[in-house]
Amino acid sequence: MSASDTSIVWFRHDLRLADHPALVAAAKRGGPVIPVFIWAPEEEGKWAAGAASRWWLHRSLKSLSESLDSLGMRLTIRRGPSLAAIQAIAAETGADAVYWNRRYEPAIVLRDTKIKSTLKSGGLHVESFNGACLFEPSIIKNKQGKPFQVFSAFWRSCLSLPEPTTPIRRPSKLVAPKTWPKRLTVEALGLEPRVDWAGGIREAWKIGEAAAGQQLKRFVSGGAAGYLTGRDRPDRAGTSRLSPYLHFGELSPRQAWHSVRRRQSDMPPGDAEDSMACFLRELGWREFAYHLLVHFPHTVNEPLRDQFRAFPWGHDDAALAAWQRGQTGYPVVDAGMRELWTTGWMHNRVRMVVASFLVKHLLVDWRAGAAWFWDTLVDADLANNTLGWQWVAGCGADAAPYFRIFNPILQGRKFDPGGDYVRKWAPELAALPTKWIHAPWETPPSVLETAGIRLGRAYPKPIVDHATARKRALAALAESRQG
DNA sequence: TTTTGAGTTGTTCGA
DNA sequence: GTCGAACAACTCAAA
Repeated sequence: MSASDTSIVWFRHDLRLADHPALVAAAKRGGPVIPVFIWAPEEEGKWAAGAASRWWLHRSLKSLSESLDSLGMRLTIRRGPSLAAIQAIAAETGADAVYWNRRYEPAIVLRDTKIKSTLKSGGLHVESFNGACLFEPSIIKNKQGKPFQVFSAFWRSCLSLPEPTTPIRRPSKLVAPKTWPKRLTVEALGLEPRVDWAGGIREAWKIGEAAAGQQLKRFVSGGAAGYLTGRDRPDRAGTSRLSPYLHFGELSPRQAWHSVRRRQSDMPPGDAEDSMACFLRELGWREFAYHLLVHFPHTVNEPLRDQFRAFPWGHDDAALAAWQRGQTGYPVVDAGMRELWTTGWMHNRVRMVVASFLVKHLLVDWRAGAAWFWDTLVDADLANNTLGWQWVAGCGADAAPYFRIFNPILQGRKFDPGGDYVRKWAPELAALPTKWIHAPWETPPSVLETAGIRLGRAYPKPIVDHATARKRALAALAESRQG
């Protein structure tokens, strides 16, 4: 060990102090700790944080910074390139060790590998940790030693391993250096939009580690018991709403896992206990997404199934724009797209419906949808986004069979039976009786008149006919198989 | 190596 | 209105 024993902790997608292996490792050395964040979007390539993510990141950094301040510490914020920034901070502070928790996005893995070897050959001690997954993605293999491509088998294999370790507490003591290195303010990174479009997001979310913990607590003591069926209802608050916290690492999956497990063990067998298992399985899907991202990194841009490379995706810009703005004429689809635009989030059930509509009814390339989600979701996560879109499009791992095409009318009636979700996000339809709320174009003229709605004016007519679009999608698949 | 069973979230059609 | 089968064929995972 060198004379300095000062450590740099490089914060990335782990903007928390509890259950933070890298921070704990640095604290354990007993010497000064320099917490660092580096803004380097150019190193993320095409998948640099979108507008909604940057908005969230701004607040998350403020929150982390305040938490560190209250411990007598400082968050040292710099701009990239990351390697140069770390080298500079090490030189300024005399730090001899650098710790971080791993990320798994392909561009980041390449970058971090290079940074690690360069720092090591410069004489620094460098160590990385798993702070983002329940099971390290690279260790899960099938009996042939290959990565799984089917969820059930993957998850069975994970569950046969020792249970994820319990979360570690935040370090009780962190030592500050004698002098702090120069740093930028969060504001200087320019993450916030120049025009304030984020009012709806601001109202919908509280940001930071404390808020993440409160949301977890609220979910575990409340909605989790009804998760099995409640999670499918966009008109109710039945989902966990933990996704953005998990993405930015304000919450670790281990914290969520053990919090739910503790509650589950208190319960008699039955619906509530099944609901807990159902939620844990959803955490499993997140694990599967990271597993696929690590083993099939090309899938962020290309279909996993080769035969889909030839699929005749259309490039209908008008249709894409109508979808993005929530003007397709299908109420559930439009409600979802507007919820997304307003709050930076969309209910999971509705994500499937809108994605299926874009890819199958409109035949637009799934990558256009993935890009829109990437820019507008506060929980945009490369692993989850890639898996989700390829699943819907039918070109990914364990994908929905292509002939499985969501019917937006039936989905609406089934999962938003009272029409409350539609009325909330498409208020121009609010006066429609529930019977017609999911298919306004079928509404008798007299009913439309009473409700004061003129189709094609106040609310658009459907941009495609469901039955026609469905047949077209099936035909496109058949054709691409022959060709 | 070959075989066998299985595979998140649906829809439509005909009885 | 309800029910079961068909929808296509393929690939994965394990025996």
